[in-house]
Amino acid sequence: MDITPVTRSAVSDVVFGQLVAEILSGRLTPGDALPGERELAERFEVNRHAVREALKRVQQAGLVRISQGGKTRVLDWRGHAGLDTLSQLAAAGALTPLEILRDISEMRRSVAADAARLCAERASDDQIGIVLAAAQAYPIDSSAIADTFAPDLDFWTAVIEGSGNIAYRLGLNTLVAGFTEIGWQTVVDLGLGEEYVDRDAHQHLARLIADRDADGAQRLAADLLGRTVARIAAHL
Amino acid sequence: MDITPVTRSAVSDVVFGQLVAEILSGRLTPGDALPGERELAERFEVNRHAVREALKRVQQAGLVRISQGGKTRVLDWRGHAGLDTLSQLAAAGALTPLEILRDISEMRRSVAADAARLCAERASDDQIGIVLAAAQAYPIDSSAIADTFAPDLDFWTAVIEGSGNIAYRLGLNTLVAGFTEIGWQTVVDLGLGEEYVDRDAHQHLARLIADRDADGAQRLAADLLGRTVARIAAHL
DNA sequence: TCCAGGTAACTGGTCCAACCAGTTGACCTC
DNA sequence: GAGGTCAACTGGTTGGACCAGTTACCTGGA
Repeated sequence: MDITPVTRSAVSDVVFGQLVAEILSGRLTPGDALPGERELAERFEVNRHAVREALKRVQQAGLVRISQGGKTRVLDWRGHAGLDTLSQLAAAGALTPLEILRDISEMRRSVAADAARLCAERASDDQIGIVLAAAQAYPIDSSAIADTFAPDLDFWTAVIEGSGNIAYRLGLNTLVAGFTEIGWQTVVDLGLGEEYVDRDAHQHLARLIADRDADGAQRLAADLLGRTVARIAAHL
Repeated sequence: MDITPVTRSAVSDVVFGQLVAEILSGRLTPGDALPGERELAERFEVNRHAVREALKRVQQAGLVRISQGGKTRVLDWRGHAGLDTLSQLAAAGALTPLEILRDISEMRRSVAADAARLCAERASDDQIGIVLAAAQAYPIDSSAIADTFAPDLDFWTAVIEGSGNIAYRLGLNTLVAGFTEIGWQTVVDLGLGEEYVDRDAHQHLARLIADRDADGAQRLAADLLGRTVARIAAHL
């Protein structure tokens, strides 16, 4: 049997999720006015406070504009939502998992390639050491693809830390969150795991970075991650 | 005189801002337990609901882990916060505005360059038309640099829309938000406006995209935005 | 007829107070 | 000392009241 920890989600989380889904799915279009908090509370059969907590978060996500006295109106999420909304897009079904997967991998490609370049240019010796160690920790056997996700993430985290770019660091977190939302299983099912088992390529990349070969590191990183992009594109 | 609309910020927003600042500034370190909601409410001199609304948002930002029955603990924001937290970093003073500006412009460079390539490869004719129009709308005179931000944003938004990558689209929103948080004035003061007045380069880029010259578009975009990166780096 | 002004009925914002539901640790028993 | 028990925390949820803006309608005077 496959026992999973019980997840009891808070009421406001459920309300939040439903509101976000309504907006991202297009059932609520920009400019639409949401029902009042009191009515929402009645319809969701929860207390108004829970609705308020949820609405505040929807606002923070950039999906609605709340104004005291006036009605809460839906915003155009393409123009107002932040990258963190990416992981909600899959859940809301606004895009297919494959589309989101492609976009994530494309962004990962350009960001990680640039991070590899920057890492080679300006990482401290300590940071380079971590990159080399992460490359060493890369698994050798290709049998259990799912188990290579963690080492792979460690490796790229080290590279991005070495780049010293905090936007890349935070962006990585967001992309991973979106990736997780889709589920690793989908990735495995699509046979997209090849990149994760190319231990030689990652070790080579680490060596290029350690040698301060910025151009070479960027090229190799772009090539390495580009394979995944191409493989996903083939499925679309 | 310079009249500014009165901004009345909600109580929970203030609490949210203070909590985020405490964490991002490092005054609260990962693993630390926050005071209980009741105590926070007492110290902020607000109702507990306001504290709860704020805490829920801090959790959504990935800065704390809330668990019923247990205490709310601070997370390592470098490893858990999403890109949307970027704009808070400036306000919290965790990094200098110049550092954040550099990181934003670096990310913009690699994302926009890739978007230019993708746009040339797969944008629809309608989308290409919008890019060309946005390039046409680029201002000619270089006197009022601040007025060129909007057309510049329109241009790159068109390019990214043409790329069809939703992650890039949302990422742009987040980067612009971070940029706005720092303030355009800082940018102008640093003399970083040159890129925004290079009308010829943007028109050239639009033409390359329209001609479906993916490599050329990527190169020019990277070069164009790379100038700003270099100019900021010179200040560090 | 038209429009300025007021007003009533909304909207979201804040607060108080109570109770439910998990977690933790001290304490008591065996 | 090992184990179980329970009280005292923690966050989660609810109800209701009231404050504070916005909106639309309605009225009375020009």
